[in-house]
Amino acid sequence: MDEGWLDIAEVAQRSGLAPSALRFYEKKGLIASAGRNGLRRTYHPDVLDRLELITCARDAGFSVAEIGRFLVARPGDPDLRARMAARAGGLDEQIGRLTRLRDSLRHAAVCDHEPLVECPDFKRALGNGPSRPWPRPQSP
Amino acid sequence: MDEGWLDIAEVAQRSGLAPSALRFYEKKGLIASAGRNGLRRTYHPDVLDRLELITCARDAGFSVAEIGRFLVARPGDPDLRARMAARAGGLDEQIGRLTRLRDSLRHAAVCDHEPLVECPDFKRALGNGPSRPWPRPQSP
DNA sequence: CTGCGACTTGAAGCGCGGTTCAAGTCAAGG
DNA sequence: CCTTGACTTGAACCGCGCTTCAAGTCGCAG
Repeated sequence: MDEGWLDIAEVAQRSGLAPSALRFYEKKGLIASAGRNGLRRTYHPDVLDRLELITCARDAGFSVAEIGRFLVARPGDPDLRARMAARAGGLDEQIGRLTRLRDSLRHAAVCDHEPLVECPDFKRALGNGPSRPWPRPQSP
Repeated sequence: MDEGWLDIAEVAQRSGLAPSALRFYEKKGLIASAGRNGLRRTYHPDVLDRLELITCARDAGFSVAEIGRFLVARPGDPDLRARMAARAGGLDEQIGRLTRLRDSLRHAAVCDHEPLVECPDFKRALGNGPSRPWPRPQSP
């Protein structure tokens, strides 16, 4: 009847994730299958958006467990909100560092300094961030 | 005589890394101790800069092995240069995604939508990037 | 000389994020 | 009905990035 459902192979292909990863995320509560056709998982197309979000967050360094917590977030959870805000701040710093690293790397790719890592331009680009030696996030 | 050398504990403290991590990096060729005082490693202060670079690259998602390759880079290695340039491009995309994620997260921290992840503002912020569904880097 | 304690080593262990495997189940096609 | 083959499961396994451990070695204070 309804042709709107996706099976796991299709979700895998469209999301770029392995089927095993999808089952893994399901077990961890990050996604849910809409139902079953026999034994087979059946997905609502919206799961693709969710997977995109998940992948994005993973790339940003969030753990699967933490993403799980965010995904069930409801407005009345001040703790979670605080953590989100903190994370946003952390992302800000990370973006800054990545930007500097990118610039250094771009330079390195065309620089002729002997050991590349000793190039002053390269080092300067890395060093010009927050003057403190970084508040390392460590384990959340 | 020379007071310029640091011992492992001092490097650990100043860099924010565990001594075990420093030995690990040394084993992997990312850093070198300047010499020994008896059995004990003795570090040149420059190692701190290098560690900062290493930490930065790690945060950016580079593997220890890859950082090792970059650290011994010499100008006459076109393959490596190409990889560096490619990585710089990858970082660019990552920076974009992180920026969007940060904005979404900031919004989420003050948004009143019922399941927070369903907030249209939140989703819009995430979705407005490159229209393609992302070229996933996979394993380098 | 005798602790003491901070270092040394290699090997083993751990948590994370999946992947792979063996064995089983189901739906559809012939 | 019987095969095929894509799915299902739980459990085992993997690579990475360290950390921890056991056992040993050194420098220095007393």
